[in-house]
Amino acid sequence: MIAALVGDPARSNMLTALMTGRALTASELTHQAGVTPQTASSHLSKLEAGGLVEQEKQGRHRYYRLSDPDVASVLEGLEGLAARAGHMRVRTGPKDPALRHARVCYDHLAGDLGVQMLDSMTKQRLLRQRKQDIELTAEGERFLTDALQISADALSHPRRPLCRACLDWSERRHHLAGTLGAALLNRFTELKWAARDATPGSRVVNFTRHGEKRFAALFGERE
Amino acid sequence: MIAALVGDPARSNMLTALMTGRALTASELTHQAGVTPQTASSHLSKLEAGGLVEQEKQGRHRYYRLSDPDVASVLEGLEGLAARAGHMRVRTGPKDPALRHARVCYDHLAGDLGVQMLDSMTKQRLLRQRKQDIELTAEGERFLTDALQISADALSHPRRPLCRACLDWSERRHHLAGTLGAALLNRFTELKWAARDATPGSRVVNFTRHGEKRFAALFGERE
DNA sequence: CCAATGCTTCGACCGCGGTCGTAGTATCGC
DNA sequence: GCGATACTACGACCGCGGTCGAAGCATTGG
Repeated sequence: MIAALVGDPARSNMLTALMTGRALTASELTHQAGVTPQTASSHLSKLEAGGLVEQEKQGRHRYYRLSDPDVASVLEGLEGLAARAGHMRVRTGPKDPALRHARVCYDHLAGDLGVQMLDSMTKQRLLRQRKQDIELTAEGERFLTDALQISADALSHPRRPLCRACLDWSERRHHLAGTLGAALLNRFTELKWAARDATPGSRVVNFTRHGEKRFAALFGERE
Repeated sequence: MIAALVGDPARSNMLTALMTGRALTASELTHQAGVTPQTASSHLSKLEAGGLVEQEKQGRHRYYRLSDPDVASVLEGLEGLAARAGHMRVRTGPKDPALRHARVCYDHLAGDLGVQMLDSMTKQRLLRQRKQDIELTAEGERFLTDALQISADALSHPRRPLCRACLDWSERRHHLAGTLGAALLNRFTELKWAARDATPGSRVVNFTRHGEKRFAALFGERE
């Protein structure tokens, strides 16, 4: 009984929060639902069992997203029906300052620019992205050598993949992790395009004006 | 919370039964839901309050239908989601013999031919049908006089409307009632196009071969 | 290695809502 | 008018499922 899953207020709140298309952690969904973590966990496993959401482990976090655009459209339809009957719902706003723009995620670039980079590389066919797995194309290897003097051979690691899709905290979309992701951020700092913020616990990455320009030249949005 | 309405098994069964687009009586929906009439009545009023179904009184029956094609499509979508998760549902079959073809409803024609007649008359702009209300057009008045020697003036009645939409039991769509509906059936019998079945309690109306042909000439399906 | 964080599992509580029995209203057939 | 049928209204029961506390497991960071 799928509708019963959506029918519960707590679960409905969670699903509504996920309607943005972003992935949210269990904690955030807990907050959205206004219940304790135990209760939220129960709800989330039910939603997952019902095929409405999917889970992605990320360290000690668990990110949830709607498992399908179709799910979103059905939920949209239900909200439409509710609208005529006189009900309504609210939306939650955004969050933080400008570390959404660029920051480190472990050792690689995250934030707006991180997501933008992965998107651009995929669009330029430097990477081939199949669901969770990402692989470097021959074209991509050439690009790395020519534009950034990065040798793909040197990036092989016994226990760590070359490329990996990593869920972005602020954008709630994937950015590039793995040894390649780390190498890219490292190269950016070497080239003085960017540097980690000086303040102690900060994850912010500050791009220089020159760096931002060069980055845009390689990974900027094209139409 | 619309989804909660759909979430209950009894209500879900009712809604599924209504997915055919036909209107069903409270009793039939009761049977579909597998609960007592009291329970079913409660469910139906909730569904109506939620704007999912509409009610139409018909003598001592109450016919329910989905209030909107949109409702049907949302339900369809929910069933689609359920299908992937491994669930499924069944369908109920048709019902009776050939009195679905033509029978009396009080004093007017019902069944397949009754519905067909109203459809055809509306399509020919002899009637103007606005939701529940039906009115005879000038063109319709002419048609009645010319083709069937029926004078619309003679049909006015102090307490009964000339035209009325009546919900068809077998087709679950409207057919034509009111003094006009009665006059038409009466004229058909006068013309020996049709006659009520001889067997005592029967509601069947038997059309002669000739009558069926003439009827089709006036109200047959055109593309 | 230890403490902290993020999340899940288990178990118990409890209230909402579905259920039905009884009773009441409306309509039809006679 | 009468009884029968179709349905609704009220009230009480009770079980399912949402809820949270306590405890457990996994991961991170030091």
